[in-house]
Amino acid sequence: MSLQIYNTLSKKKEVFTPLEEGKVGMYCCGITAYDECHIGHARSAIVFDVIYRYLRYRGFNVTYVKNFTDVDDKIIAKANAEGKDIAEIAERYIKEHNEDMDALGLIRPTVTPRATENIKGMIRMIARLIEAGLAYCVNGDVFYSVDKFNGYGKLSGRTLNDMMAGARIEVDEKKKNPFDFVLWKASKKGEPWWDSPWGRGRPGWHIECSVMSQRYLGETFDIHGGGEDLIFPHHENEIAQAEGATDKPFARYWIHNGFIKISSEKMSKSLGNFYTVKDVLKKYHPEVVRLFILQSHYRSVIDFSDEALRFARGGMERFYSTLKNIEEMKSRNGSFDGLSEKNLSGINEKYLKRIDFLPERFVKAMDDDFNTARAIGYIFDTIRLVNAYISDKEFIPDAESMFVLDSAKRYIREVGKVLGLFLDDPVSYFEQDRRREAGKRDLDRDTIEGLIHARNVARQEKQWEKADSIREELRKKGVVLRDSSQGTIWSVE
RNA sequence: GGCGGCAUAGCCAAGUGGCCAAGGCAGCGGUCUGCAAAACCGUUAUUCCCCGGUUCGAAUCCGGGUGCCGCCUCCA
Repeated sequence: MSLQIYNTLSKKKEVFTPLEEGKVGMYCCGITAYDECHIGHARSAIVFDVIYRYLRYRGFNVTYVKNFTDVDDKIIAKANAEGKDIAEIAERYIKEHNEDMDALGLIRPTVTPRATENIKGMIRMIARLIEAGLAYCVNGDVFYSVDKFNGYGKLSGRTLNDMMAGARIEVDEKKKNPFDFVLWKASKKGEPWWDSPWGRGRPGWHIECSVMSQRYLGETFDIHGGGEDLIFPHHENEIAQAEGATDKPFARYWIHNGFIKISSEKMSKSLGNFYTVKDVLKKYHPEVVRLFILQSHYRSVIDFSDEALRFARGGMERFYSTLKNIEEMKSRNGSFDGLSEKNLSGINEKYLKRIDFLPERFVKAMDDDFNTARAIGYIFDTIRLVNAYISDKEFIPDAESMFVLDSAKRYIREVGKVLGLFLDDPVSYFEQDRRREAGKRDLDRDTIEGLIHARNVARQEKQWEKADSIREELRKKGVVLRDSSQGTIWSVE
């Protein structure tokens, strides 16, 4: 079995072979720190977090680099508007970003370099590009000469001629070709600047990623990723810069995640239809967001809505209630020390044999271009199997069956960890869920629990009508009850 | 105008040449339950946007059409 990755560069799935055995270098374009993270950033971050986790699960030693763009037009604009320094603005949004990503349960990348810490490296690369005849300086601005680099367009699958045909880019008199892009910008009044051989200025956007990725991962490295919108021009330009400067291949596998749409429309600031990570996390558990995202393939476009998240929440409930059930049965039914798969009998053996397939099937799905949707389908299969086992007439809660349930739990947790799912304690999961949902509907916990108590008193006295009317009253508020031998549990629909 | 993607049940969504087209949600019938809920069992696409073609065989490959979307400007 081998991992296959869809490579944007070849437009095909390819067997993944790292440059150096057992090691992977991966770079992802991070954020420009000028505003809060939205759900689109979350998708990209979660997708690459899962890729990172999976590569590690498969035994690779991964160096994961994700940058912060901390000098840019939008940051400057915001800094000027607020009368603050760009560093202060960048710092604020980097902090916000880290809070959001931590809340979403992302593993921090190995290195998170910032553009302003790498100005020297950028100047060196630009100088090399000028030497190589691939860039030119006009009045303090330096441009990359796209028609001097003959692989230009190879990532996005277009040629300069194609692009000329419908070009609707503004013509800059200083550029030799309208697609030439800026490597170094002469700074205007009120803008931050650094000294360079071409005068005071600041870097263009694309150069930082070529420089920082190579700094930490080498001139040629394994994986480069980002949102699909970055394919052109950003990643195309990164290739032109890096390969132009070193004459060596740049990233070997290019991975791009699909976009999030809102009601079938592109999510964008200008349409005003975006959701911030913070807003979404107020309403849903972070793993619900993850499940929603990972239930579709990472390259497909997904439609974000409250309804979609509610469906994901329903799925999450199924996972956690089975996990909770397992924990409860185990705590009531003692230990299973000394047991192994070999000394099981009857249905215990039969079910465990089928539950055993999970890790293997999981790897098979994930090896196929990180097919998290299929992998999650397999976890659902396992959940159903566990529930069927517990409901089986022959099921006896003894040491053998506890061993089976514990194995099931371990498998689910093992593969869940790779997806960043099921990491919470089930009791805590439901507690948080109740709190969030009750908050949304403005329900008071004490009132609910008081009514549940009154109903249980009525039930003990077999006053079924009274008990049912209380339940109906709660139901109207969206509260659903579940009676069991352990007591009554409530949740919000 | 150029380049690219997608179209699978009521909804979401896997599947890229061959067992009954995964899985989730919703629905229906049943088991369980005082009644429910949850869970379990059964059931829900003779068919994968349309029309041709290749093949013993296609949702899957090829050609044409229709519809939706993205990129070509900052964008995850």
